[in-house]
Amino acid sequence: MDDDAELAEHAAIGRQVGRFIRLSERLFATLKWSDAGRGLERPAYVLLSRIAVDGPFRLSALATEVALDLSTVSRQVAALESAGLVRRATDPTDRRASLVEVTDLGRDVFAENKARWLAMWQELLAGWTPEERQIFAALFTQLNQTLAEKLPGTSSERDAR
Amino acid sequence: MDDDAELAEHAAIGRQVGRFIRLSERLFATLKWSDAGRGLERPAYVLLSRIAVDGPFRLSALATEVALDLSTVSRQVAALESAGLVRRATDPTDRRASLVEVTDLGRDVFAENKARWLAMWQELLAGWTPEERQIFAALFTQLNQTLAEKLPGTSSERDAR
DNA sequence: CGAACCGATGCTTGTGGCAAGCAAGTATCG
DNA sequence: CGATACTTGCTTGCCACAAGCATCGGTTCG
Repeated sequence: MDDDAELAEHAAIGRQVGRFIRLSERLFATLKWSDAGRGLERPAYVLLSRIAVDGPFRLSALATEVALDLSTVSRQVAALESAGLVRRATDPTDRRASLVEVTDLGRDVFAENKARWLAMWQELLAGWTPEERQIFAALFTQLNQTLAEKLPGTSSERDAR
Repeated sequence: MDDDAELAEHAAIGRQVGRFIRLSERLFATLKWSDAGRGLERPAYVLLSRIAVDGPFRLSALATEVALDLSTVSRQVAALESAGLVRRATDPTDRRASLVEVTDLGRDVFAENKARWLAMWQELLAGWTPEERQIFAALFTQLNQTLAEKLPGTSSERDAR
């Protein structure tokens, strides 16, 4: 009896999620990223954010963080580096490792992208009440949390900040 | 003053959305799709659902529906067809066009996938209250609606069912 | 004690595969 | 003949896997 209602809710959420994923792909395709260092691919900017926000990273740490293969990260970081958005320093404690950190230019680009991203959400959520925004953020956070736990090998707890 | 709170909320939502997109990619990668006609890729199943649910389609209609290039749809449908999940009939009213419809096998596979998908959500939302589920579904729907309106060329209103 | 060795670790590079779009072709319609 | 419905060839973006190189840390031997 209540199972039916519950099922319908799950179905509804599942449907919206599916829809959202399709939409968001197109959203990203549409979004113009600040392309100060031209020729960068989209995932590079994801890495840039991580680096800009959470300080210097080892490549391996970065890979775990975003759940991508190390090889992919390696290439993207190389691209970021040659675009001048990021800089490598050999880890003093282990010369096999490099620490990747943002450059000033990288910080600027990141800031610009962040501003764009925020502006977009501002536009999308224009009609929402504060309560709606809060609840949605909270529930979404909860969902992500569960998702991260279910998925194997997701370490990223630190989404604060 | 309230602007600050609002900004923080937008930022929070934006962050969760970003996180969710990354997570969901891995989620899909993890999900085992029913592989009755094996060798099928994920996007093919997206099309299969559409076809199974909303009856026969022309390729062009399908392409508009899911906002993909006709060429992509053409290939995916070909894959579905050779897996026996889908069948083509030349449109009697226009012999350039084909009407794509599910086969019995396709219907089975679709049902199985749908069940899996539902089960997954059941698991993910296990701890949620009915209110939370309802609100989340409603807000998510609203977001998608806005998103669809902002994105150019999104016709798909009919996400009901 | 120091040099030589060895497995583990951090990263890079080569290769390959899928999915998507664009553009050019073919068949049919009107 | 021009427009439409699709197909097909090619390119690009993004990813993983696997092999390889350099370095590290610990052990063993002289």
